[in-house]
Amino acid sequence: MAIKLFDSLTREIRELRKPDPAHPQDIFSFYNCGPTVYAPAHIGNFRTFVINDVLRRLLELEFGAGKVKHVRNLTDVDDKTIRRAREEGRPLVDVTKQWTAKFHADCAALNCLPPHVEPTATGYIKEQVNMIEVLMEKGNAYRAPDGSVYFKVSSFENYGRLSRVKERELQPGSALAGKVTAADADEKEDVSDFALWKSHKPDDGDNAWESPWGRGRPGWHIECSAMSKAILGDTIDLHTGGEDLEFPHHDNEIAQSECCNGVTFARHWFHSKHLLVDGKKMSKSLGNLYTLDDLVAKGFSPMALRYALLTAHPRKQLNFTLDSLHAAESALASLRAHRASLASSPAAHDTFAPVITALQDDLNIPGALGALFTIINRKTGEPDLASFDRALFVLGLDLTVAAAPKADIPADITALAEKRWAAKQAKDFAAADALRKELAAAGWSMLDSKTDYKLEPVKK
RNA sequence: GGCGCGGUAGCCAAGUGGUAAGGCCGAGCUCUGCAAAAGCUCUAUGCGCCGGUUCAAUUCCGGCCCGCGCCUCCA
Repeated sequence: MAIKLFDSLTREIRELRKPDPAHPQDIFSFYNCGPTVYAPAHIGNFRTFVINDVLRRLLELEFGAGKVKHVRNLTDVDDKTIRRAREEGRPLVDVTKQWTAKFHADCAALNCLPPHVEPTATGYIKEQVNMIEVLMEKGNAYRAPDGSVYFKVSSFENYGRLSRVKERELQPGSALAGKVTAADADEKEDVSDFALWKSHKPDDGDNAWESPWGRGRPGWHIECSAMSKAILGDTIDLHTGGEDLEFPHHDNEIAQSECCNGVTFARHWFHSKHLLVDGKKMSKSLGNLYTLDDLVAKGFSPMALRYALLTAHPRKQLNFTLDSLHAAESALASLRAHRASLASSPAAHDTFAPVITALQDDLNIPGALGALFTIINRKTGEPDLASFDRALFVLGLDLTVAAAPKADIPADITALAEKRWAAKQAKDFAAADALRKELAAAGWSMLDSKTDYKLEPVKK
């Protein structure tokens, strides 16, 4: 079976290239644009990373674990990281290290596999400079009077193919019209040109590197071109990211890389759609921007967030609500119960194969979840723990982690619970019920079993 | 203004030219002092509206209405 995936460039569903078995060194190269590390990532960022994690798991299942190379970069120098460091009066590396660690912790909580290589922009300055030098030599770039270097968009005939930029000329009514004026445009020959190298400005502080064009720092787009080339080669099999990166980031990458290397940059492009919260784009002003920690503080488990992020097709906007997390917790509980019922089953046929089949068909994750529950409900096929686990692994749903992080139970709550348990053992049910109500009023529910009980906070 | 996406049950969400997966919620039942869990059952003559093509359309075509995203450094 081949993996079929929508290609943002050709706008059709195409098969992904398979590594050639005749060449053992041939691997599938997969580059996923990563986060800028200056603040905690929000759940919209994680939608993209969770989707890419499922894709990576599927690729490894299909091609073999050693046949896929997954690269995801960290942008650790740009306007935002520098501004944050300046505001906090800290060295840039302190800020980026802090938020890199947080990003890794969140990814782990969401059960995302670490990429095989996670390069940073500051770790590849030399490669970026080299690339810019080639672009200068070839006439695709020029140095502005202030020492910045710009890519000359008019030098690349195919510029903007990914986003069809030629079909969207700047119109008077465009949101853009007012923006392309002052600061950025004055040094450029053309407003469409973009920075490859930014000359040092006072606000940059110590964050500058030497280059043939003077001290400065790389532009944003060049890092992905340079790191992708250095780690995966001139042509990669798959390049992914969020839909917002299609333009200008990925169109700029294509321009830089193809002008520099003279070959196709990426064989396949895939962009996931954004997440909305309560039907609107997330924004601080609307108060609907969530981080993982925000949701954990409300009593939800990271795995429930992962599940919720997977409930819509990657190429459709996902409307995230707190309700969807409740639904996710319930669905996960049901999967856990099912897994327990399979615990002793022998490995049989690949009962859950339809789950994988759905994923192979343009990464239809909701379809895969539907197939999963359909198989469970119909009890067709033999119980097959190995197959069930394989399906859950590809989706990255780890059922072994606790449903919700254990909350600290206050001593007075424990005392109430003990009292009720004693009353129940003494068959004083009136007292037991009264105590249950007291606990509920305090925000705790008591779950009895034959021999024991558990306390859980009532979900908000 | 340009480019693009979507409107399927209370909520979320797949899907197909031949008659609507699945999850959540809800209801009933079994079990259980109660509650929860677990199990079983039920829950869209209908897929934004209007036309068209067709033996047959939610699925194709056209128009309209509504919502959303992107449009220079935001996944």
